Amino acid sequence: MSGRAAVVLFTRDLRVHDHPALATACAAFDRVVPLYVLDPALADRSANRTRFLHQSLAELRDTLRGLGGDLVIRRGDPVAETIRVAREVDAEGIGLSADVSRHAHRRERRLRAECDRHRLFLRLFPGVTVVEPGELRPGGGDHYKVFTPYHRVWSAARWREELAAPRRVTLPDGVAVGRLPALPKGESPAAVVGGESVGQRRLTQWLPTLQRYDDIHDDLAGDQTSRLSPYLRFGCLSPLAVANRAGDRGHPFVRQLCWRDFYYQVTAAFPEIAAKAYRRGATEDWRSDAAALDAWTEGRTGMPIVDAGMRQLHAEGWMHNRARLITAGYLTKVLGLDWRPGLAVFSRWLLDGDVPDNSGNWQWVAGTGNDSRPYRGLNPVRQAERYDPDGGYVRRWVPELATVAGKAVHQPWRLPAEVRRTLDYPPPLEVPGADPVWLR
DNA sequence: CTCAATTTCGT
DNA sequence: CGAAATTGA
Repeated sequence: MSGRAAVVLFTRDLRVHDHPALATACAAFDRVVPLYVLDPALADRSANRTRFLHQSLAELRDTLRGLGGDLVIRRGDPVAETIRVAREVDAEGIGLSADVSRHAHRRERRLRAECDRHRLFLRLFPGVTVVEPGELRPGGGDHYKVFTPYHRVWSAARWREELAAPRRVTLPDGVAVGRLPALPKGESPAAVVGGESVGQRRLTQWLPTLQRYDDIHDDLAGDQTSRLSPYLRFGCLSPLAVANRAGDRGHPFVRQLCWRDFYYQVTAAFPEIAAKAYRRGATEDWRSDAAALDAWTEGRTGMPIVDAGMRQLHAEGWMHNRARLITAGYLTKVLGLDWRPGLAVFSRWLLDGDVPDNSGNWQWVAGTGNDSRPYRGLNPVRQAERYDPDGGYVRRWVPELATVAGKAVHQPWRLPAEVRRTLDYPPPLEVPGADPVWLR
C-alpha cells in the first residue's frame, strides 16, 4: 500500500465529468477507489433500468481505465461492501453524492454509523441536482411546497462551480477490481443505451433545437424533446452541466430541470412521497376496478392517445412528457383510479423512473400534490387534438389504427360501424356513473 | 428585531 | 384553498 487513499462510492452519478466526490477525492488523495456495489435488493425492480445501469457502469469503467484507474465492482450490501473495500485498501474515508430517497437516507445513515465504528471519514457531496435539496428554504418552513416561488429563488441562487473530470485516477496497489456480470436483458426492445458519452452526444445534438423549444416540446408526433431524462436519472449527465450548457437560466428547458430539483427537495423533506398523499386533506376516494387498471397498463383502454402513450412506454422504456400527463390524468381523473398503481407501472418500465420525479409528478396530476388549485379533469380527446393534431403519434404506436387518417384517429368510436369492425380496436372503457363529454 | 395580519398568486 | 411574501404592530 502506498500513499493516502479514499473510496468514492458511485450510486446514481455514473460519470466522471462534474462529479464533486470524485474530483475532490482525486485532488486530495494519491489513491482513489472508484467503487460500485451491485445491490441484489435493487436488481429486479426494473429490468429496463438494470440494463441501462449496467451499460452505464461498463462505460464508466472504460472511462476510468482510460484515466489510469478502474471501476471496482462488488456485490452485496452497499454499506458492508464499501466498508470492506475501505479497510482492504487502508483508506482514510469514503465520499459519495448525497441523495434524497428513503433508501438513500438509510444507506447514508448506516454508512455513517459504520464509518464512525471503523474511524473512517464519510463525506457527502453535491451533484445529483443543480441546487442541493435543503439549500433553499422559504421564510418559515424547511422546504418549498409550491413550484413558482422555488423557481424564483432557484434561478437567482448561486450555483456551485462545474468541475472537470479528473485528469488521472490511481488505484491503490493490489485492489481486486471485480467483474461486471453479463449485460442483463431489459424489457423494452427500443430502449436507449446508457452511459456518459451517449448522454453527452445526445445533449450536444439536441442543444441547437433549444431556440425552438417552445414550439416543439409539446408536439407528440414531432418527438423533439431532449430525451436526456434517463441520463440524468443515472447521473450519466450532471444536471448542473446540462443547465449550464443551455445557457439562459430563465429558459423553459432549464425550468424543467428546476422541476426536477423541486421534487428532490420535496422528497428530502417528505420521504414518503411514493406512498402517501403529500397534501394533507387531499381527497383520496379512488375507485377499485382491476379490469380498467389492466387495460390502462397494457394500453388497450380504447382511448387512442392513452394507449399510444402506454405502448411507447413498453417499447422504449420512456414516454413523451405530454403523454405522461395524458395517461396519468386518464387513470386518475377519468377512470378515477389510485395514482399509486400508476406510479408502480411507470416505475417498472421507465428508464428515468425515480422516486422524487415519478412520485412528485404523479401526485401533481392526481391532485394530491403541492398544487393547491383544484386540478381540472383533463379531456384526453382535446389533449390529443392539441398535441397530436394529425394523429401521427397515435398511428405510430397503435398499429391497429394505422389506416385511420388525420385526427379522426383520436375518436375511433365515431367512425362508421363497418370501418370500426375492421380495426380490431376496443371501444373506450366505461366508467360507472360518468358520461364523458367526448363520447356524447 | 419578532410575530401576526394581510395580500398575492398558483405549469 | 393554502403557501409565501409583504406589511405592519
